[in-house]
Amino acid sequence: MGIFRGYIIEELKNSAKKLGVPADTLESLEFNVEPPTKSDLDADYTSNIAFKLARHLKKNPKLIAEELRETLSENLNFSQVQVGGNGFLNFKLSRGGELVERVIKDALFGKLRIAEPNPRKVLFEFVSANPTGPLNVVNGRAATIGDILANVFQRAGHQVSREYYVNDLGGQIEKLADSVLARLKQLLGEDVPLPEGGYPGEYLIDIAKKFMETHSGDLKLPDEVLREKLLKFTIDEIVSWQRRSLERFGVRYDTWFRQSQLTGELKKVMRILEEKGLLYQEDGAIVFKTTVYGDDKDRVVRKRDGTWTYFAYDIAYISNKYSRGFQYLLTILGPDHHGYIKRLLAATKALGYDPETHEILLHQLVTLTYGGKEVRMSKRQGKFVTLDELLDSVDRDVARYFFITRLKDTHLEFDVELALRASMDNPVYYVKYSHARICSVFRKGNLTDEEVESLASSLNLRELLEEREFEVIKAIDEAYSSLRSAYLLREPYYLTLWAYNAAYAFHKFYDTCKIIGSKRQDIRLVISLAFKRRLSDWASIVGVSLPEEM
RNA sequence: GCGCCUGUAGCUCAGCUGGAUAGAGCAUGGGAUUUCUAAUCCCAGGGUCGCAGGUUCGAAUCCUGCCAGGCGCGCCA
Repeated sequence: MGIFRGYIIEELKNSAKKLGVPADTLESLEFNVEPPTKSDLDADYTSNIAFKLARHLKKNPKLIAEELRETLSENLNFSQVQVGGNGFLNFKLSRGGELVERVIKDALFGKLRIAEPNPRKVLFEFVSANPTGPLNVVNGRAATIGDILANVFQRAGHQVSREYYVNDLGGQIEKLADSVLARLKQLLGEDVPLPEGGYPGEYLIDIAKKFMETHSGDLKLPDEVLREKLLKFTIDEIVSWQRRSLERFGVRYDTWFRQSQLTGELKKVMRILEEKGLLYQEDGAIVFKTTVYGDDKDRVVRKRDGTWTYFAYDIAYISNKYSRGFQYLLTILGPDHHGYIKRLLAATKALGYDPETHEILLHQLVTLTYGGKEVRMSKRQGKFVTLDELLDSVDRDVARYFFITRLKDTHLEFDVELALRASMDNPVYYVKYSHARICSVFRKGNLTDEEVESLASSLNLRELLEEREFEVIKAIDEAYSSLRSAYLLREPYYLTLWAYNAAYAFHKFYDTCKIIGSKRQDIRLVISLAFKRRLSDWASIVGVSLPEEM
């Protein structure tokens, strides 16, 4: 929540109590305390509490605001409390005092976190691309969102696990097997065409080559056996590519879970559904009555040919996740899966789990552009931009940052040209530069972080600050609100928004407030260190590095 | 046809649990540098919030209908 905002909220509640508002209505009031949107307003925070109270008290909001203001005017932590507009309460904070000291100390010694009364064991599943080829740019977006949200959840005290689901069974995998076998035969000099609808990508040739080198003894085996061995080799190979790409991108998984591990669980869940009378036969297939739980139509779980559908395995997978002790499941899917949500939740319900503990998030696509011109991606044509190709040209931090500069629900336009420009119009560098500047100041002053830290203990941190110094303090404290928004709305975007605004406050401070050699040197060093530590803490959530110099 | 997402400044987007004169970055024009790194800071111009109704003290925000774009509607995964 942040020290400043939290304090104002408490004070407003106390004031409202004095006006005779019952405690329980106050708890359910849901009023805001936020920075004003009007920039010409002389206030740090503004609250709509009077509007919300107006409904309960049946009184003019402006009158209520006036009454609240009366009770707050003596408070030394506010230099000004005003009623504006039709009833907004506008707060200007004192530029020094106990609250400021608390913010500085919190940034110096504390860690960003969220008060979550109900911490749980949470499983994050994200990316989970088929092991049929390299990861692409959209997978990169999913990876970033999932990884950062997992970090955010950790800050709320949840015990988080990251999992990648490997779909190593099914029709696509059979096609993969046929494709790579054809490539191998071609390499062995046979005139074999690629199968219809197979995977034409050149990367399968590389895999076939590697197989030839490492498994030369197996090449004479009968086709069936050879195909089996080659397929296993291929999947392992592609999964390790994917893992390497993700690690290069700064994303590490706790578990790589294979669909083929679910065969036992599958029988178990089907028995459960059977016992509940949720399965029926149709044209030789087995169908699950998902409509009972709100799906648009019933879904086939076993095909007429006797094989299980992908969905059937997913039911088993859900059961498996819960049975491993996870209390909350978070699954991040691409936009092409939105029709899938209802049936996944139907499965959750049918298995007897609370659908409230299974959250499915969607993110939208990524359009890659180069100087405004769209770069087309098509997996079918074997022509698409891989995550590795992107990382070959674009800095990892820039890529991560770009992926969350938009809400996940909107299409993201990733301009490679802009990302490549290491200049002022690239927001990542703007943020990094603020860190580099602080390091530079400390170097100039021949000071380590620890030395600056010890200055803090001998300094009066309640003294009145100059306006731009105080703006940095306020920005430091606002990190809590951004983390909270990111958590509650499941939107990493708010984290980048904070970083930009905070860096702006710092650059502005730096611009006019000389540090080394100034009369205010010590307090400014401490403010800089507080900012630096808060920014580093932020960077560990977002997963970007901060340079000592640029 | 049905479902999900989107439509706000020239461009990319915030704001959407209803509240003040609708914001930011980029781009454009102007200004600041014997600098703790100017990868910075300051100023300016720029808007029928897709369209039309409705709800109310008040709508970019909620409801309905329409228009436009993206994606999805398999016994594929």
